[in-house]
Amino acid sequence: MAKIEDQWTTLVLAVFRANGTMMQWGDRFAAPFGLTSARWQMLGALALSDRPLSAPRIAESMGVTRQGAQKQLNLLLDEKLIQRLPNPSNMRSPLYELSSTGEVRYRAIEAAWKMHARSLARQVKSQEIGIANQVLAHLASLHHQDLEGEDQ
Amino acid sequence: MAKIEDQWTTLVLAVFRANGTMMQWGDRFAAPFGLTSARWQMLGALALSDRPLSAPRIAESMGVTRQGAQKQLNLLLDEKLIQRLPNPSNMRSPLYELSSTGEVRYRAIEAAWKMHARSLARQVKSQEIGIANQVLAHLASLHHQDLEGEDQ
DNA sequence: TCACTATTGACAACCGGTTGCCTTTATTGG
DNA sequence: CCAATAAAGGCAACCGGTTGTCAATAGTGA
Repeated sequence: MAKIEDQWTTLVLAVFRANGTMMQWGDRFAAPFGLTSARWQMLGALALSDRPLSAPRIAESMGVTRQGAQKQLNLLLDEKLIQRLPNPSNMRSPLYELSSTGEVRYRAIEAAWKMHARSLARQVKSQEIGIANQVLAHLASLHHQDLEGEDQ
Repeated sequence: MAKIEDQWTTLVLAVFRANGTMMQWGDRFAAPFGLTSARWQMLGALALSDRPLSAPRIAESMGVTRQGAQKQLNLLLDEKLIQRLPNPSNMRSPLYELSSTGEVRYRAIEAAWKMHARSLARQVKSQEIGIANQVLAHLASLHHQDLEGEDQ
């Protein structure tokens, strides 16, 4: 890997490829639980929050658009995996939380994932994952800044 | 970051987020060149190959499905950025290469990207990018194996 | 040679995300 | 208090990818 800028090119392509692979893998992993990658991720966002969230808040925390998050939320509602709560501070914008079915479902897939993650952990040094995390966060934040400046 | 398996969870989420950010950023970056992230990437695959490739080969090299690659190829053909060549070894499956317009277009965006990448290079240690690349490649390859075993 | 299988392209449906537009409700400043 | 603005939901169109199916061509092994 001669030129430094080529390393970045490689990194971006690696991100694209890893994303594709993980989505595909995630869909298969989640299928036995009646979930897809996207729904799993959305349940995770709700499960990890300490309190119910409104759709725009969830979108923000996941780094997707309001409409994108809403789409999944509506689907998860249809499947009774999440439920609405009245929002005391905004009548029009309900809060969302896992239903009891959703909690059971999420805990099951979470347990399975943790087992898998532990087996991954044996194959790559913890320190290196940490560095990869830092670099990716840096990559996203550098380019996210660019976007903020332009839009709206 | 206490548990080792949580690091992997973070990494996967970081990949998803970086992917979203980079696609969005790439679309804006490529727009002045009359390209999108996807078309840019596809032109790149052709430009970097030492010889014309058939659609299934391109798909393979990019890690997407045959149909997905074909879709973009057909669009790039419509825009006259690439051209077909008869494939001596398979009558039904033409080879694709950049047209002269496509070459000019690609060289222009490539030059702009390299400038950007050099400015990124000043912000993260080369060694760390290398580690991130390794980890991501490892992540993708571990899960890609899983997929291979199952499908077809 | 000829049947069987693999490869390929075309087409359509779907998935998850985006953008854009419109309407409704909250919020805020004068 | 009320007008202007911001926040939120709903809807539709699109983008880039997937899967699945079909028909046609290549490649193959008996």
